[in-house]
Amino acid sequence: MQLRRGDVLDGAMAILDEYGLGDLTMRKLATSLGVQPGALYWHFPNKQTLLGAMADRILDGVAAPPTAPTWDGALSELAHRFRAALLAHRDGAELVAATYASRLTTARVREAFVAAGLRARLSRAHAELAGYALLHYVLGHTVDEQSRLQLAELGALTRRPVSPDVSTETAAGSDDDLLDGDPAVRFDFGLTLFVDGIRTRLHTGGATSPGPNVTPVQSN
Amino acid sequence: MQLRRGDVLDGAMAILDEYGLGDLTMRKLATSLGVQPGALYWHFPNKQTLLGAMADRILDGVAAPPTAPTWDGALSELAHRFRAALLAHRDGAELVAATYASRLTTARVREAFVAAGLRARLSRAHAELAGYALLHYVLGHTVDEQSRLQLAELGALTRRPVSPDVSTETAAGSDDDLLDGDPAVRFDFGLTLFVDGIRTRLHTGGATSPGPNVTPVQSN
DNA sequence: ACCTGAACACCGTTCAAGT
DNA sequence: ACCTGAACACCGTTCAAGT
Repeated sequence: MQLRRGDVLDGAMAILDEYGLGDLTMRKLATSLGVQPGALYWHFPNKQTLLGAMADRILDGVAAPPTAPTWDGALSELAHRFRAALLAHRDGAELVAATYASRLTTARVREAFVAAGLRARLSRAHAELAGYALLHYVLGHTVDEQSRLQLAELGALTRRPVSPDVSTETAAGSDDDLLDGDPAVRFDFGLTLFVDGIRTRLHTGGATSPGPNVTPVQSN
Repeated sequence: MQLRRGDVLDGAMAILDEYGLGDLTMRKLATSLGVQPGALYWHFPNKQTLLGAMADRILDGVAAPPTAPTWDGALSELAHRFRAALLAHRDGAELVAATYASRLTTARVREAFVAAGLRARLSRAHAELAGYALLHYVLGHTVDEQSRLQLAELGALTRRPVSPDVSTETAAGSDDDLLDGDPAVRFDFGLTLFVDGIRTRLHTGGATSPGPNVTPVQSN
């Protein structure tokens, strides 16, 4: 039974889900597949490429056409789908963020955002920029959400070993409870700011910096 | 002449600026300081802590009170200061993002955002969430901006070895020119979406989530 | 075509022992 | 108090040679 490229990918995803990105090494992956480390390099030229393929798999389907009838609904649907895909695998957000520079992966997701922006009758240029901004927001939020989640799980097991590498505690302490609140609420709030910002852009006709392409239209 | 904690930090920043985060190893740092690798562990318990200290240094001063007279001016000033600080060092954004989970670093910056939100007369809860969202946006944007910049520099030297780890080219290709446009413009656009979103929030009085909060209002 | 064996050139971290 | 010497337990990647 020969090793196929897909088997390597499956094995890598399994290690990711069970042990996390930090424990995903080529050597451990090889061992789990019952093969020598060098064998992997016949299927993938290097680790970075393998990680890219994993990111692609994680984001598979995220960019499918949204079903929501309104542009803002579509935008929200895509953003939620994106976040859910990242959260569906251990360190999923971190992996996608790390592999993001060599995208192709995220390009399709951004294009889906752009399409929704065009539906709102944003100019192509503005839709591009909005998609870009939205992508960054969702990714940034979710990386943070997931890392807090995993810190919390770790803390729940070992009783307050929080921030083991920091001597002085965060000076804040007062309002942390809010950040410990439902991450979905935090996510939605930021999303709403974006959507409302886009709506404003439509009504004012783009009064601000990025050029004078106007055409005001209501949001339908 | 004994090694001080500050000397280690200085040496680390020097390596970062000259060779990048990937080449910043404890062993190289030790060599550059004329010392054995083990010596570093008297000053810093581990590499992660050292990276955290570097992030703190990079962000030093970013959270200082903004001088702008209006809340939106203050928000914009802080965001620009944040971005500038990240761009001031090679891989600065990546470092801060990587070290972000064990923050304290970014906590102060977020608090500055929150203060500006309060000046806008957002509720404390909303100001917190807005600060949080803004932080993620700026960080996400700047990590991307900086990584593209460095890819471009690399490409300029070696004639089109772009995306060396990817076989099929990105399907897009059509509108890439926009993303190659002035990053400052892209940054400002996303920022404007946020600020306009906050303004909307003020005028509607906080009817949350993507509900039916329409009330078209012109922007100040 | 696909994999093994074995090496190369590294890592971060620890810790007895020195001064 | 601060550092050396030397090791431990790893990495990703390469490549002749096997089948």
